[in-house]
Amino acid sequence: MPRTPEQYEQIRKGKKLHICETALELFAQNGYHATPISQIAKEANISKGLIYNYFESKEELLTNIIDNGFNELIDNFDLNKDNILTDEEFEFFLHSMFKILDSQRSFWKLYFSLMLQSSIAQIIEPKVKVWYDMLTSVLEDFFKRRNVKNARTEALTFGAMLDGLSLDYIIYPNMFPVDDIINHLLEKYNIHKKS
Amino acid sequence: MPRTPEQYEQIRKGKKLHICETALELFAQNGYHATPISQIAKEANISKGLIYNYFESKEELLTNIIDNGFNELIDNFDLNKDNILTDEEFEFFLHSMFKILDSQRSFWKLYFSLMLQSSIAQIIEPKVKVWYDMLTSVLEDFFKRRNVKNARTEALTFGAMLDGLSLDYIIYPNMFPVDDIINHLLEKYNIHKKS
Amino acid sequence: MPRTPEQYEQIRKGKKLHICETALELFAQNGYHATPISQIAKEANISKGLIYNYFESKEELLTNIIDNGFNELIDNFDLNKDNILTDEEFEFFLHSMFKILDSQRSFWKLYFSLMLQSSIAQIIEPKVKVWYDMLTSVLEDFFKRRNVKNARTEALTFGAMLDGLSLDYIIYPNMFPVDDIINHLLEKYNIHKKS
Amino acid sequence: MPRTPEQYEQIRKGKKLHICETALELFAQNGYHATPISQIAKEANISKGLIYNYFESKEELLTNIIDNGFNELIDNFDLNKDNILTDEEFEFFLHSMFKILDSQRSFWKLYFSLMLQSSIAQIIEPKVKVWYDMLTSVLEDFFKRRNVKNARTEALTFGAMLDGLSLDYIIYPNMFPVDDIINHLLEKYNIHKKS
DNA sequence: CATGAATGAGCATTCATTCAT
DNA sequence: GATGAATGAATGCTCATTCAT
Repeated sequence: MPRTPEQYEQIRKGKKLHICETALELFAQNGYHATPISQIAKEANISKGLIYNYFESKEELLTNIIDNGFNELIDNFDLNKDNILTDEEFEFFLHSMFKILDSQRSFWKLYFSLMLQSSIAQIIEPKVKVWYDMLTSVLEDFFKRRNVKNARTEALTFGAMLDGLSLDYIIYPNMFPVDDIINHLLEKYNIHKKS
Repeated sequence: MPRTPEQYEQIRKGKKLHICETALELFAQNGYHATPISQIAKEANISKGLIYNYFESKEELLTNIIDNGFNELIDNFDLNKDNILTDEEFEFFLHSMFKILDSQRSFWKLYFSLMLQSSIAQIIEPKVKVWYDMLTSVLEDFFKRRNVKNARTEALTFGAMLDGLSLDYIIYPNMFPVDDIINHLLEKYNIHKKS
Repeated sequence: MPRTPEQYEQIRKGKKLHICETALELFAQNGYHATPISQIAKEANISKGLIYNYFESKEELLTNIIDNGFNELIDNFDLNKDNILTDEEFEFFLHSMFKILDSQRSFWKLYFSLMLQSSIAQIIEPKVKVWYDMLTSVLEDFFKRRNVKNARTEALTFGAMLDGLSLDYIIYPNMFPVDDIINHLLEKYNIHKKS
Repeated sequence: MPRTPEQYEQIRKGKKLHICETALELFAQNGYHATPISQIAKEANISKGLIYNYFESKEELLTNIIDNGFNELIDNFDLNKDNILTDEEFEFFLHSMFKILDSQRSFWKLYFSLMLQSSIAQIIEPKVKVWYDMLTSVLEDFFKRRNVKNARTEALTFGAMLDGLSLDYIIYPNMFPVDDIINHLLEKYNIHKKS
């Protein structure tokens, strides 16, 4: 009994995802250039050739991974859609961030390492811009509403700090007291804990 | 008659530096793994073979570059030797940091990208540790003297922010209002400008 | 639909053998170090890269060849399994030896040349030892049974002579009257011809 | 006070010999192709360039070494010039052979390994031929005078045995009871010991 | 005579990609 | 869809040789 076209589609999707996940882990661990297709195939328990059945090239595989990562980010990073950050949401926002870093640690490791290579950075540039602009505007707006003077500079500084926290948390996850730091930030910015 | 040993030493030193500088630019721009030795040679206007007259391997070239970078950092990042940060020095410290990022932009780009690849991170680990420990202890001490509670957490947060600022400044140097940010930080931490 | 594993296995076996045979000829003719992989590939009408699909390295290719050679030797050099040499078998033994030298000329040329390079000799040492010990013990036993005094020394001398004959026969096959020499040896050692 | 032309010549000769000796050791140990000029220079405590002051190429260095070796051989292997081997001289001949193998071990190791590479064998062919012809004719003559029938075959066999003994002695000098073997040969060929 | 910096062809090896099955 | 044999361009590295000093 042959499968229906839908079933085939399902299988394709599942397999494609599996390849992406495997590749992401390896790219994140060893770097994009240092990871051969053959290793991805071996780790994913499929043949080298099959990867080219799903992706045109190694680079297309990479962009697919990046796309997936950003999509997942957008899905999970729900700012209430109106993109306005209330005080309660600010706390949630911070927790969210570290939770996403946890669940997407490999993605973010890869993301940072790609951003540092001009030759590749352009590949992911568009996706990054969307995210970056949204984040800074949300933060700037947040600080404005709190009457912080130089809200723009504060937003930039705060954004940079988030970058730094992310980076440190990704590289040294175990040396990083996440909860202490979140509380510290809430206090620093005079935000009263919800819970 | 052959050149004197001193002359040879001079030639070697100059050429070695030239190779390091060229390689650093390329490693920073495209990444260590994505930069072939042949490209370094071409850019430096020398033959491939000559590089191996100065370095045992591509990896040794890399570690040499890292060593140079950290040595230059230590030389320029003078904290008054006592490693105690006064208020005046704090301002100087921030300016120092951005000045060094400016003069060593490629080095820091390379540094961050290496830190993100487990397979390479260990190569530079020892050098990094020395620097990292010094920095956090100086900062922790600074905050303690200012009676900040949770000086340790504050130091971690502040350190992360410096990381983030550095990263953003390295990736998007032109979108980054350095002076505004420095002033913002000085105000934020209640430090009165010297000048 | 892909080939069955058996078909792949068949292809691999055949190709692997073909590479070994080609490489053996070239190694024997020009020496291991003087034979580039590229030449082997060209001679075997395959690409350089393919060789590395079958062998991890040039050295592994060499050891494979050596293993094959010794296995073939053991297979063909049947001493009646009891390892006792009767007079009839002695004659057969000599004929055997030259026949094997004929069919494995390249192998033995390679064997001798490897034995003369300390840096490589160790690679083949284990295989050699097995063969060498078997040969000397069989010969010593043979001479003992014939009441030759100093059977050990006689075995050593005789073994050396076989080495010398082999070497000369390999280097100058056409200048070497094999049958005359065999007869001469049989007479010398008082062995009555079977036929 | 400048040196006289003769003194310069003397220095040149000495240095040339020193290079040859160093190269011979290395060629013998690791093989001609596996020994880089740079290693010879380092071992001889001179610069790479200097070697090309004395020899046109690596190959010319090799032929020089071979020539030296054969010349030394001819010098030391005194057969009383008439090239006739008496019984007394036969014993001396055997001792001589092993003594020369001892003093020229590296040379003979190199010699055998070169003989096994067609591409190089031709370089040394002429020298070898002279020696080989002399040896076989002396031996054939010796056996003829002793009324050995098939003196030619006996000479070939004996020559092969000498080759084999030499080879074994060179490769495994310590496992080889030279004196026992010489005595054994003398007895075997019915030659009464002088001493 | 002597040095060692410099070259460039060549080597072993890797790897993205193709393709017959 | 799935396999892995096969390719060939590219990579890191070596080494005989040249040459300015």
